[in-house]
Amino acid sequence: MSSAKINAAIDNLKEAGVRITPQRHAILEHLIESMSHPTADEIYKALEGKFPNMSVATVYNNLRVFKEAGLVKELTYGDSSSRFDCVTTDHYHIICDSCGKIVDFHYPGLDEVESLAESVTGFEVGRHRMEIYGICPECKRKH
Amino acid sequence: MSSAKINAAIDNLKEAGVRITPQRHAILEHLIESMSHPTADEIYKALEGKFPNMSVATVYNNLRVFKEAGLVKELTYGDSSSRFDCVTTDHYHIICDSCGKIVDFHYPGLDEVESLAESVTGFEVGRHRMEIYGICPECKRKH
DNA sequence: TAGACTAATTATAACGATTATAAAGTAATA
DNA sequence: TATTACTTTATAATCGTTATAATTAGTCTA
Repeated sequence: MSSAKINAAIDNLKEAGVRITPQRHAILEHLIESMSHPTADEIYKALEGKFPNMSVATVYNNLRVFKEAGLVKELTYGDSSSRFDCVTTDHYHIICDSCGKIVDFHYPGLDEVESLAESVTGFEVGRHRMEIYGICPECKRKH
Repeated sequence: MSSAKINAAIDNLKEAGVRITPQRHAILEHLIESMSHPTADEIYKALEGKFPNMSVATVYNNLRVFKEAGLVKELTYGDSSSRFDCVTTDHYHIICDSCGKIVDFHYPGLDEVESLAESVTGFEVGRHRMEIYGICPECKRKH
């Protein structure tokens, strides 16, 4: 049930002292239930039925709020706009070069790479990012 | 000697049927010799002494030409502008969260991750990207 | 509950990176 | 030399995102 996730996220925000406005609730709900990795504009469009007067700025503002609360991650790829991903469990993304679809997959982590980089460069390592690019099954079939 | 690298790159372009204009030569030279990962605008500014009339569009156009020839890679991070990296040997980047510095480091490759992702998702995997983020030694000292 | 304070939303303008366009210049080829 | 294709330039347009100011809504305290 995704409503449990939503409630957990909301509790999380409340504890951080963030007010739960109708807009925030809707954005969060959309992020959790859509199971996709929408752009700010996609969220804006998806909610304009419910909130005809909502401003794009509200979407961006609140995505930032969620990011700061650690609930949402911003995915930045080359072109065009950022996509936003609900942080649930650790996972990586594989992205279709042809249609842009993003699919989650799990992998034990790359601690080894991090520690090698740390010793070679002298950096204090905080995190890493990794994505894989390829062609998804649907696009392969269409080819 | 970096002039050897430049010549190799130029031969590469010529074979691909790309004309070597003074601007292209200068952009390529700057990319190879600067040893950094400049933005389009940094390249533009670095060359405005030599080419007072060069247009930003020229920089962007030629970076695209170099990319298509496989000589240059575009690095896209979250905010602000893309950075451009001469493709020499395979390497990854570690990026300082505090000052933005980018340092190269080598790692044997992540074939294992690619093949796991392939089998789990059904994608035909083409490539991956990975970066590590942390604090560089200089910024640690300043702290 | 009224009044005061704070935070959130809206509407709009501004910004910055990148791309498109059209005109002018340059090189290559016949 | 004439023709053609390619490059560069200058400029305007586009698009995602952020800043601003005004309005609205929530929260708190007396």
